[in-house]
Amino acid sequence: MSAPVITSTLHRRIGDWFDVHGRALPWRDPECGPWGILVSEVMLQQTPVVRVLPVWTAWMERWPTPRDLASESPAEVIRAWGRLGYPRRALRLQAAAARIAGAHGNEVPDTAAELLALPGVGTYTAAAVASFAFGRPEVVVDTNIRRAHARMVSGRALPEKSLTAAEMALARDLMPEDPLEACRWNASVMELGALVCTARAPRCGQCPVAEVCAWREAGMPAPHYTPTGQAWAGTDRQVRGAIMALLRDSGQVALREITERTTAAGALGAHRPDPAQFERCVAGLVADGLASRDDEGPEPLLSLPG
DNA sequence: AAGCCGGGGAG
DNA sequence: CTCCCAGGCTT
Repeated sequence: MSAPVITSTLHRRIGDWFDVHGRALPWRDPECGPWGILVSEVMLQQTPVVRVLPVWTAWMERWPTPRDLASESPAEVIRAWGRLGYPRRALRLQAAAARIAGAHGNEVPDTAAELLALPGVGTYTAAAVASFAFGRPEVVVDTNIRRAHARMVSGRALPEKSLTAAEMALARDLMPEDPLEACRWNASVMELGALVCTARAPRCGQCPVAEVCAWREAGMPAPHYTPTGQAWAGTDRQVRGAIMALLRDSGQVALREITERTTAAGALGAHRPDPAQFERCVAGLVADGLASRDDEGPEPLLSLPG
């Protein structure tokens, strides 16, 4: 599958490009420890770099070690997560911090297998932290790398809809043998996908491997399928997000006022959820630990947990 | 394998 | 307006 001559060319060209054009992100700073890298990877799950940057900086200043985060109240953690989205990630990160503080002596574990056992850490994040924080030659495959591989090697516009065993095998074949080079390769291809080999309008004029790109060689054929985007307007995700925005802002709201206040805030656009949807979303948020319901007082209240 | 889970900026 | 972003978890 992999021709050694070709892969070494890719390694050299993309690696050299990265040394010049790679962004100086704070979690790439040599002084950023494993904890900062883990925090960044969780925040970056489905969230663009530019939005993570300010939240990560404040987060690390406030909770410089796992134990610091573990001892914080969930309400503060959720507030600090802000508008990054998927706030369950914040709770999982805190749960991971608690396990690190308790079972790992407050030190982020240095193997992919141990990392994978942490809440909120899947295949990608475990490999990324092991590689970027500890120099382990794990096969890192994210959406950027998948797209870059699909184009420059497989000659397709997009990777498969979901990560396949063939993609993982290809990624493994493309890895440099030297561990240090393998880690640099992981970061380089990811950055290439983020800055040059982008989903929408790839900047092939700036690409260090445009001359050997299989996709360009094939005439840049269109995707072999049409991506189906996730619905948003009117979904539970939108309603849940509107309720969480309300809780972050006010800390506590009367259940009776949620409909009016989310609507008034304009968070739902033209959507007018029925009472059943609000009830379902509130119950879901409580079940997820993102909100707590108090039925003790004169009227039911919803608040941030703990 | 498929569905669920936020939010916002770019095109 | 649609699309996409350093995915993970549940069923």
